[in-house]
Amino acid sequence: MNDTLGDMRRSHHCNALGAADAGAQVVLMGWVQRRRDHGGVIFIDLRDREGITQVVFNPDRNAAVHEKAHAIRSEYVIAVRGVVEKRPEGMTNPLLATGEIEVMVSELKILNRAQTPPFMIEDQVDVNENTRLANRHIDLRRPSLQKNIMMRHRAAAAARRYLNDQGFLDIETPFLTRSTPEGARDYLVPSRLNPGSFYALPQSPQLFKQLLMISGFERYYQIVHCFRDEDLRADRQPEFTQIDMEMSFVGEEDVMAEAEGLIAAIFREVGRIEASPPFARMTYQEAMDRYGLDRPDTRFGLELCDISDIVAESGFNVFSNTVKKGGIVKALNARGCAGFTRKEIDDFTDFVAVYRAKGLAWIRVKEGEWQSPITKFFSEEEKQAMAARLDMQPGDLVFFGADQPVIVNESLGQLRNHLGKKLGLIDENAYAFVWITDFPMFEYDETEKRYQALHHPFTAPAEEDLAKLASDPVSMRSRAYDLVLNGSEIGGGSIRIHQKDVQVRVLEALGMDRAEYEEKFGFLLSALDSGAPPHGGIAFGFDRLMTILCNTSSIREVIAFPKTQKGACLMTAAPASATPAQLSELGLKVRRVEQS
RNA sequence: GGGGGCGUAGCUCAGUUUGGUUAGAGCGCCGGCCUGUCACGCCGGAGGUCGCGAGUUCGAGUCUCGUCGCUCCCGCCA
Repeated sequence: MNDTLGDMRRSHHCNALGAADAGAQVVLMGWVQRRRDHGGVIFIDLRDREGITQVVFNPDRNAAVHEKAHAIRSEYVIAVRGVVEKRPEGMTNPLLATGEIEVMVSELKILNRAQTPPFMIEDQVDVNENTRLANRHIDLRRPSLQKNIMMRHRAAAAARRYLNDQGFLDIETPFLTRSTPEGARDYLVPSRLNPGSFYALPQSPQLFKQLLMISGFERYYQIVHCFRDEDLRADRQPEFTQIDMEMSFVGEEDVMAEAEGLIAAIFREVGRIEASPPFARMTYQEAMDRYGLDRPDTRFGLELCDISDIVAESGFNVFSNTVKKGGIVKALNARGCAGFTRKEIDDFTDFVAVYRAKGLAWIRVKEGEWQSPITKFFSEEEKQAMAARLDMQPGDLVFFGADQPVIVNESLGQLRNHLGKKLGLIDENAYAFVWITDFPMFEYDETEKRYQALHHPFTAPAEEDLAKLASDPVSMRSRAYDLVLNGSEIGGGSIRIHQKDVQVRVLEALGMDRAEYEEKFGFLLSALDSGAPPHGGIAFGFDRLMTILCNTSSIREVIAFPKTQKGACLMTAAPASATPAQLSELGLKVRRVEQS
């Protein structure tokens, strides 16, 4: 039963044959998608990665082979030799690329049997993700996943081709490296040869690619795995892939131009849509002002509007007190939404509460009057100013957020995206790119009572802001840039610090003393002092980019073997406990093991 | 660390609100019949630790508590 290939070798894939091939002797190999046994003639839909071809076993044409075909079941792996025949009149299948023909089988080899699959190899059945991930090798046979994974390959190939042509060198960097402070939690790997010491898996090859610039390679790239031990999301995996690049003797414009060329090359390859650089630009400040988020979805309007100045002295204490305490009041005019029910508005209040907004004020604009619990608190003057600035027309529904800027911007920005979807304002076929520039260099961390780098500590400050390092770090801008596509951050980078003294001053601003930065970044500082060229780069989240290009909602649909939200691999049951012998070799002791 | 959703046949789900006979359906699977189907058709059949564990009760898929897993989100992710 378990035939070997013998002298059979595949002549065509299962989507290759058409009417023009009629009469040809062919050999096809693949998996049995479906068997239709009519008692006499047996039809089999044979599937390989390229498509499906119907093969036919006819007792009148070859009784022995027809007999053998009775044993075939779903997902058996078979090889067939036969003649391509045009299907009889009226028997063609227009839904199949190969629907004009079929292969009349003269020789059958059953290469392997298969258990009945736990779910059907079809796109339309939606299966529990548990079951899918536990049987990922079967899940991956489904056409949609095959398509995603193959598109991912083509995108990666296009990226490599483009970067190779632009003079970038593909250079590998280590996975077993050193834990760096700041940023995400590291995955640690114990060192057997140095008990008690640990490697860290890289969050990104950041410092290595800078060192490669200092070494004189001038242009580097790598499609590389990165690791971050943080909680997962629909768009976040513990290990993920970056298209990472770095260039010497460049400024922002040079990196952004190469990045645009790269993205355009990828889009051209996957044939999705033309991405035509140069992409739009927006400063961080403008993005926050107009959209509330540093990753604005610019496919639709519905922009936020600051009205703090109008309501600063108003009788509505929620607004005026917020402004007095340094907060802001922003509004969002949902055009024509006055018809929303009280229940719907309450749902929006719940929606923004998730982002720590304490409430959501609103005004329904009716002909000649405002319907709202807060209207009575405003003076005529204030109302007129609001109406003018927000262009309030009858039929509009205006939402207000009042709180500290981070909360107002985040909650109203998310509400804006939510409304954009709910109201159908988003053109699903549009690809809206925008560069976000002029990020702040630092932000103040209230819990840790110190400054933190918004991007990372190796990002160069804007040269004209360097003087503020000691006096007013929060007002400094950095030379960082993010590329945003349809409201999703797909890449980010910066011009790096290439002078030791500047790097030292930045590390000091982050609260490190000399002993600490020498211990943690001594190698970098020494390298910067050895003839470091001005350099900068960018990294793209390849999985996220593919999620958008494949038009799917989960990053797991573009990764062959993804992990669950708790970082488990349901196929291999990783992570798993280590044996006492392994632990002992590593000099480790597990403090407590629960469960059984 | 926190909040929401889900877990019943191989798969998708109904049944849970209001506890009560032997837990159902579709698909799939197995067997039989069938020579032109392509979601083939017809007939018959098998298949269940209702995620797991306690508790309440004469009686639990259904109520209570705990727990595990998957998922979405907040925090986190320079």
